[in-house]
Amino acid sequence: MNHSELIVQLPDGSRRNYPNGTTGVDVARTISEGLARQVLACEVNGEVWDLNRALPAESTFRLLKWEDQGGKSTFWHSSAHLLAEALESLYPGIQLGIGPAIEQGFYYDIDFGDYSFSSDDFEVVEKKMQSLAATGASFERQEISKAEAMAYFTKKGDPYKLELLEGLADGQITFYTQGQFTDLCRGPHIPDTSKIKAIKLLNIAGAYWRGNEKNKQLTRIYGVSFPSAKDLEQHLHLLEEARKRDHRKLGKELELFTFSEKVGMGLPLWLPKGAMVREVLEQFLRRQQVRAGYVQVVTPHIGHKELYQTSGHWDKYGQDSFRPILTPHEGEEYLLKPMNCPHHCEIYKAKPRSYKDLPLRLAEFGTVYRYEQHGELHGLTRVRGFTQDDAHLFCRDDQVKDEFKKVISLVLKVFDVLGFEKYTAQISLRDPANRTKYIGTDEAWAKAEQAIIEATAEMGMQTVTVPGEAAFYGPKLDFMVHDALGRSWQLGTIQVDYNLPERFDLTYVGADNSRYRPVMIHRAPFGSMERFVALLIEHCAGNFPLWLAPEQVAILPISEKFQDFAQEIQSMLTTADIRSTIDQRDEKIGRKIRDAEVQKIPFMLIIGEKEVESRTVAVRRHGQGQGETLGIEAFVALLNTELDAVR
RNA sequence: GCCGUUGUAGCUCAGGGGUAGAGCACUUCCUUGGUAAGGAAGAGGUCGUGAGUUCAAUUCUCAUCAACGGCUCCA
Repeated sequence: MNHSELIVQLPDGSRRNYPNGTTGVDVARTISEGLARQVLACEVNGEVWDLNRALPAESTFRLLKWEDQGGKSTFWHSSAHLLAEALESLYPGIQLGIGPAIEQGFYYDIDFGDYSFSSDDFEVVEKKMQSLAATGASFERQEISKAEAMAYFTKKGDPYKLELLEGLADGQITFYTQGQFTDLCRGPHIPDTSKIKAIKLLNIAGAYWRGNEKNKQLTRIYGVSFPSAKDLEQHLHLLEEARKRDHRKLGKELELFTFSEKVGMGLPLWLPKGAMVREVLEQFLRRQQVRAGYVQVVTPHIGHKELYQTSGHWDKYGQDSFRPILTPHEGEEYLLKPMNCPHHCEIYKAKPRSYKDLPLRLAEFGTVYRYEQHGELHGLTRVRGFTQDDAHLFCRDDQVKDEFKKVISLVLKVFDVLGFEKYTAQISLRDPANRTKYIGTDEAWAKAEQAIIEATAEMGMQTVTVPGEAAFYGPKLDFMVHDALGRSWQLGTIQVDYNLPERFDLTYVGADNSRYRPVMIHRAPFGSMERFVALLIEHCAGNFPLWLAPEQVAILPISEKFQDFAQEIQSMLTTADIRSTIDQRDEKIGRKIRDAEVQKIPFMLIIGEKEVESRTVAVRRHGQGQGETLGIEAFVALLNTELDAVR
């Protein structure tokens, strides 16, 4: 190889030689001018680079456009710098925190000092950003020594940047400058600001500096930007569509659940239709669990404080729980149960257990109450009273992995039937830097973590591992799902626990007649009925599949003359375990159909003179317009075919 | 808990220092209508709650409660 040349390998495998000093955009230009105009960044040996940075001697190379995740995030990161530049020119003296790209846009954390920045200020900032973008200032990368960097921000008076600098090693510090604005930044950035054509600031929030609530709270400004106004329009349209799926909105419209200030915040009231959905889900899971060898138990809503002292929950969460309930005369302390497991441990202890009894799988739809900070409450996804589809599997050491795998299968089955195709399986481990947060021995933790890692590997699952997310008594496998607005929630969870059996002194008698300690697996495929229903509503946009729909069939007589036949049909449907309502209102058929459509009822049966005469029903499926006319038996058979799939 | 926004009829929302309005829903009447909103009349609110300023507060101030967007937390 000539010393004045460098080699890049393109994604198609071809290798090209270029003169030294060639940049990413130069490479793009040799492919096509149009491409060079579109491209936002490049990937060099797996790292995202600036387009105007000289390439290394040898690299695998890929151009990143808007369609590439790396391109988008570079674009948004640069937009964050543009936001900072605009803010600095409009509000001199502000101090800057950090400003990264996020999944759907970017933000910048700002210390505005005494000024209270509000969304009223968005317009002027957006305008400023647009005019700055139009200047087409290029993003200039500059490697700088730590001392120089410190001097710069000391002079500028930005304590946050100085704090960030302290954590960085000399020799790895870079500045980026566009126009009048210079920021400490690792990069990369798009070539220049002119590519940012459409900008929208979305909302504003408080955010603790470095995510620590002991630190000062900065003002976080969220925004999105796009290479064209059309893209922005489309994005805003999608956001609008997502808001229509919001379970809080649909819950109200479809009369599924409500809240009452008088009952208390975070305490959902299930209306008849919502309760029906929940009920059907419970029946479904119960059936699955019976097949999988679970037995059902029932435990009370309160338990003696000592129970939770034994389990460790009182020490860990006692201060952040509802206060104990006192008996009137004796002053004994009872807690609203925040967990079912201690109760289930006592059921285990109700009699001596043999190794032949294990695994023992105790299941309960157990309602628990937890004090959640009021700023945390959120529709049905974060509440203070909720029902877990809980079960605790007590098993021998040698059964743990197998049981764990069976639970995974159950969870996957549930997700499959309910259509949750997109989920993340997250292995939540102990935070090695903060062991005081947890109870139990290192050996127990190691065994538990090992069991989860092996079980998921043997199932061939794609997982992500997140240290620090474990429960205080054990590691977990969590199934995370996104809501309509892109927020991630935990649904199913499976946890291996060597600690509670120890604390409750659970034992079983082995084949050798000596005593052994069982292992517990906590698991909840739905997680909580509340959260699961919430995500389910958003997932299907309120269009429940037939088996879950609270009202499966709307019987719509064309006039009151056909009431009798309507009732006859309804009683036949009821006999066949199909849920139906008759719209008896003094309204025209068009109106009845519209209302049934809006209520997202899967089937409508229109009955008039023709149907009465031939003893048939005119079937109309939700969202599909006029359908065929069937005999009643044929209609019931049609429904049953569909319902059998989940029976 | 923290930062910001919001709070008017069952729902969605308009209004604004002189004690309130629309559409939908609801009730009654007319209409008996064939595949996404038939017509008319009526009823419904101490403008989240408490205090302050004012001759006068739903409107302005403060506090408080709740909801919303985030942050922190999440057994």
